[in-house]
Amino acid sequence: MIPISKVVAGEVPEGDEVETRGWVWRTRSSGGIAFPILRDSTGVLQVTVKKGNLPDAQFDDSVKALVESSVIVKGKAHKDKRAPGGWEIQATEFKVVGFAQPFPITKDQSEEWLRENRHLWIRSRKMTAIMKVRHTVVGAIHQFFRERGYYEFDPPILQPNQCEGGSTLFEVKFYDQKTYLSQTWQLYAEAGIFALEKIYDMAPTFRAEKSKTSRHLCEFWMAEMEAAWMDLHECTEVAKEEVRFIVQKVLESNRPELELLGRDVSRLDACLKKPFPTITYTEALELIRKDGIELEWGRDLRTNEEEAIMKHFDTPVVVTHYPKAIMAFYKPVDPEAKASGPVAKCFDMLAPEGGVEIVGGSERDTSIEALRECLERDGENPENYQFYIDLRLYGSVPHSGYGLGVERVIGWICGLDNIKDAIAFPRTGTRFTP
RNA sequence: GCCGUCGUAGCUCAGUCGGUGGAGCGGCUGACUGUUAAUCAGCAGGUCACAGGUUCGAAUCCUGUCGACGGCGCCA
Repeated sequence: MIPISKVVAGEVPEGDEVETRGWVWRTRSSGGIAFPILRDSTGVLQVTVKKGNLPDAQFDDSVKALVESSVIVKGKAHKDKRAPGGWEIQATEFKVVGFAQPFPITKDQSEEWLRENRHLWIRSRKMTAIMKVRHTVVGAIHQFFRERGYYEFDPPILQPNQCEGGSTLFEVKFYDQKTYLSQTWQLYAEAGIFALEKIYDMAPTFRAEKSKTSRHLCEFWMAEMEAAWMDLHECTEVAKEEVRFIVQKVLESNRPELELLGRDVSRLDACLKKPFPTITYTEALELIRKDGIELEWGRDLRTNEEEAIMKHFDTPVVVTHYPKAIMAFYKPVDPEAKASGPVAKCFDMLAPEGGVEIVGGSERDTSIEALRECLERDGENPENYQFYIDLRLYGSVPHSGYGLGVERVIGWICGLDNIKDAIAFPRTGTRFTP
């Protein structure tokens, strides 16, 4: 049994007998000859079935087998210009393992219908290619951190508190109490660094945002890191290095997939050749002011501004020092920064070609006073964060961390117009099926 | 939460001024021994999202409801 890609790549000598298996991808027939094209996880290959070369019943089956029927084929590998891909198998045996019902996905497909039939649509060449890239991205993230001495540290998924703002929690019954699905591992990571110092993880993250955009999921995978003794600058450099590493691994492993997806690979190649710049929030505002986009100092960058910023760059860019007032409670003020108001030791990384936020991180505040004050500002009861505050009482150290949106990175690398295609079964504000 | 678009055959859509619901694809039957989304002939397939209203008559006009999709806000 050999994979289809080997035949298509010409690795099987002309005329050799091969056996392969897969699913019918396209099918045509003309009297005594049929051309089912088979698909497996490695590629697609035309099978030529001629009446007379095999039992009549098998020939009839090859004509009748609808798209997605599963089959096992024996025959000779043959180089032929008329075959899509240049190679085909001339069948001497054609066994249908499972006849398919008419496949619901035909040539006219709406986005909605494909999502409704996601369990079938993931068989498509497009989705298969994306899932292969995803495999590389996830593997690269593990490799990156492990090679640099980080320990994998897994947080609980059921968590009692919020971290990123109140209204976006998924509530879960916990026997006769309430708990919530994780929005971030961060509070637990900050506990973990006192044991392991440098840690990372990749875990599902849940945000009950009613977002209907091309870059939001309510269940997504976040790859996070946290390190003791690390300041903001070091942290941004790790993030840049990580993103660079991921892109490099994908370019090493997945060029055929990127081409199938129609991705302009040269743009990814290009961004590896330069350093990723770091600018401040204040500098970013000045940059886009020249383009005629005014944003009052103190307001958060929105989609519009982020797109405008990224028109100036062809690599990912780190933006640091956002106004403290609009940042989460754990991001500390930078007393040395020069800006129109207090700014935090925090950063986002924006991806080129659209300006999607792919990374967000910061130094973490070690001042109990400041934490209490900000929690109260956000309408939170500091009593609920006692364990987090405890961490500042027993040998506190400066530390930093960030989270990387796995699907957003995949979306950027693959050039997807919607993040929902970066995950096999997307969950959004309106969909949790199939 | 706000704004917008759309619900007609299994899928993608057309349906004029309110007058007996159409096409392409897919499926089925048949023809065809080199097709490239094959081609050709025929057949089947409908609660026009739902509820109410106007009218002799509603897919079409009005009101409401539901659903989907997209954009914004928020974020990774």
